[in-house]
Amino acid sequence: MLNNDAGAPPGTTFQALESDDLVTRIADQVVRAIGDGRLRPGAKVAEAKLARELGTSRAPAREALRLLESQGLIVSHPRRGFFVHAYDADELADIYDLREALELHAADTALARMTEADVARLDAQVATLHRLGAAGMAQEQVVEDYGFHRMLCEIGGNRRIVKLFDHISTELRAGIAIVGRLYDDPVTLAATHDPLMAAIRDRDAERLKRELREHLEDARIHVVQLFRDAAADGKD
Amino acid sequence: MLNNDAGAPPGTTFQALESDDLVTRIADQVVRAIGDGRLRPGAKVAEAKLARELGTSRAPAREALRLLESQGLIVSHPRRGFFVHAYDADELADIYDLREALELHAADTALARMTEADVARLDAQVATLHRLGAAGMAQEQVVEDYGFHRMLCEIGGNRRIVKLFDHISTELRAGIAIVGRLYDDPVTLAATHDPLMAAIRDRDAERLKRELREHLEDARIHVVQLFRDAAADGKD
DNA sequence: GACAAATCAACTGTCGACAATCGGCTATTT
DNA sequence: AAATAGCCGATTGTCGACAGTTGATTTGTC
Repeated sequence: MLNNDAGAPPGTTFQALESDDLVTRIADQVVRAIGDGRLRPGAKVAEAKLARELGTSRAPAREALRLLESQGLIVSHPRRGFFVHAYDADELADIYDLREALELHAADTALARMTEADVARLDAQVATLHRLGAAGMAQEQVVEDYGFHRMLCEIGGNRRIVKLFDHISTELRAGIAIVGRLYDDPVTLAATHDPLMAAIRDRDAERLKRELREHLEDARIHVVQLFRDAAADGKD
Repeated sequence: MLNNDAGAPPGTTFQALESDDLVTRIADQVVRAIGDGRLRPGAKVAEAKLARELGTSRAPAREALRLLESQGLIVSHPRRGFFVHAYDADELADIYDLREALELHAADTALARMTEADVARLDAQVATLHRLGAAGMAQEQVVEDYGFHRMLCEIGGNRRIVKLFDHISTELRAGIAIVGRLYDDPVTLAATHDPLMAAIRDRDAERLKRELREHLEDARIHVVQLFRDAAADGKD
């Protein structure tokens, strides 16, 4: 999940199997703890304690926290320590807004570069969404949902945008993990991708951008609303 | 230059003057060394050596390098060490493409939210560009050029985008520092901002976006070309 | 009983040390 | 002479330790 820079580099057959790295493993532990709620937003994550519990020294623990800080999941106050980033609704809205800018741009470029094979891949991915939706596998569907949007960015061909998309989706997933389930109805979620595919098949850039904007705007409003509700609940 | 998260927090008058932090100071040193060419792209930056030269221990040196890695200026190969990121032309093109997506989106939002005071600030900034251009102060002009574009992002109101813009401009400045001066003629550079201001004053979003796209596209082509030339020179 | 000062445990920032690993050099082999 | 194998210095990853802070608790005062 971390540092998934790219697939196999072009021209090579194998991908280097990197990092049984302590830092990465510690970071993953923390990410998991945040994801499943053991670490609540705003909670302090003391490097000494973390290192003690994991049986390592403080150096790699500290580095792992710094890594997560650079990914936005952790914030640090100098001489105070590290804390789980407590996203607020405004911030999530900002991130969605950013994502919209990215993805609309990527989609625009993508449509011009898209091969039939790409269309088929996207089609298959949407089919997967429907299948998971029908099976009620909401968790898995969320992953594949991001997969679809990531594909769009990939086809756009700008690696920096893909990297940023990965960054953002990590944050969004973390933010969403806090409020719990995203959509009540996975079948509906799957269906929202159909108009996108239609526009792609017709190679209609304007329509794709319009649909995509709507698609993301809905998601944004939905998440922000859920988040405000959750905040209101928590406040009492 | 590093970690300039935001201006003064809302509701406060002063901004905490943070971090006589060792890590930050080391990072700044490295940034400067990269900026003025003492550290060439691809050069190895050994943490032990860095620490020795700066008279600190390895821990903060290592953290500083990790920080710069998260900002893209440094890349690390596990068990191999840290190296100055050697940008290639494609990568710079990708970054410019990303910047275009960001800035067009921010500008669009900005125009809707813009007050007269904002317009005046932007106007003043362009005037500064002209002044510096006329004085032939190219270095300072580049800084203020980024300042203008940052203002646009700020007015757009999405903090995440501003943060990302800062991130990107750090990288671009580093990339550009490698090829040397960006524009031969600072007067011309200043002038390229006039059509943007005209569109802003007329509150014409479509025109602003069109002009801005052209403005950035020119810069992108210019930089990428310069960069390819520099690479061709260096290769012999 | 409430507020302010002193105390204290825990934590962070920084340091030097040690073992494992890497890249380059030398010696050996064909 | 070219290529390979083994060795060596240098560097990284990790560790435990120490001093200075921080926030919380306790103590003392009005």
